[in-house]
Amino acid sequence: MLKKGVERKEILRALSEVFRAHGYEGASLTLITEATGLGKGSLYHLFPGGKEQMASEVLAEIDGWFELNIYAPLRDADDPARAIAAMIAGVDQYFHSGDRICLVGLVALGAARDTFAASVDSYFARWQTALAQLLRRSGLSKSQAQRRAEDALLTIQGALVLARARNDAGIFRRALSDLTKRLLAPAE
Amino acid sequence: MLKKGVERKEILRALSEVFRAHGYEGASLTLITEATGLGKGSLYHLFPGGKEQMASEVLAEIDGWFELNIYAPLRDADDPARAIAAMIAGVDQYFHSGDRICLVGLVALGAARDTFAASVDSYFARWQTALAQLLRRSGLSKSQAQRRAEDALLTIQGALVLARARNDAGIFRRALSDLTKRLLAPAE
DNA sequence: GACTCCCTGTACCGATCGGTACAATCTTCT
DNA sequence: AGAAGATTGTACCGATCGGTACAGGGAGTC
Repeated sequence: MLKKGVERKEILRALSEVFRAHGYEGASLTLITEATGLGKGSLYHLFPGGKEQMASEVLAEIDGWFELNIYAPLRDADDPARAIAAMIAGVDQYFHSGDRICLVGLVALGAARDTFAASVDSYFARWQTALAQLLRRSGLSKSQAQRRAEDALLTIQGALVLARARNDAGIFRRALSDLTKRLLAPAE
Repeated sequence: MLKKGVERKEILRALSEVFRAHGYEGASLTLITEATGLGKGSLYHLFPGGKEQMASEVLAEIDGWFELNIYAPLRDADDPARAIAAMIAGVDQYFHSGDRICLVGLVALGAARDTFAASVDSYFARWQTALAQLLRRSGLSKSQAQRRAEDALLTIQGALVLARARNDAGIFRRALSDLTKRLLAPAE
């Protein structure tokens, strides 16, 4: 009861897995009650805004994780090579080496995209900016840094899609490995 | 009435747009009747297998398009540079320069993935094989060709996701342009 | 022990889900 | 014209959807 914050985090984690597995519209209240172990009463007490609030809080939670573990380190880094390696390691960990899907990408593809457009855009925009600024510090031009950061995000998303489609997590690991090299390559 | 084949193709095109816009589970029969202009009676007469048959025929239709316009030209090509340019042009056209989503990728991410796993896997597998064999003929080693083809598919998927997420079709065009260069680059 | 107040399980809501049944209609062929 | 078959709209099915109402349980406080 005192551990309210903790509990809510755990609930959000369960919610994120349901949304990941079934998408926003596919995650029915039944599935949600099963995954969280909470009845409808509790669910709507905790999230008066219903499914939409649940999803939006899950997205915020994800955003927070990336802010803390990916974007901020990227911004504060001195050594580009180390920072990039750390980012890749973080990404690999978060996505369970390709076994886990990107919920933000999934939402972006679905019909619920418009509802969460702002969160989705901000997630990628801040990532790209943080990475581009790091690359710029490593000697790339502004446009090259932008472009290369864009390439990094898109590679990660594509690798997740393809790994899932072909049921081969190796695709994700290879893509991350290649991406590391590409990000560290000297300016063209 | 004689134009049965044609009509069915038009219906499948309408169906594909609904599935693209709402995903497999999100495409309700109501949406489908609206998009196709067909009542339930006609729909279930044409597709006794229901939604699953509709989706599976749509996937087959997509597969057929790629087989004809992408895979086969790739297999038959003599000039790798021209073949790759043609593939990129075909992809750009098919995805409306990033405004259209890849239904196969969308299905792969959703809960319906398992139902259509074979179609999804075959779509990507045959594409990768056709492209890798072309790259091999252009002088790359077997593993390099495989890897580069994988990179191409994943780049296209990632570009579609990111373009949609950020509502910026430019991402897709830039990715295709970069990809062309990367595919044509000499062996590393 | 009584009083709060937060929390939760359950019953229920109207709407919609995918799918079926079937009579009416429309073509086609003779 | 009339029989036969293909095609269609409509009413309907049980199940499930997201969401609400609310009575009762549980933990603190006095």
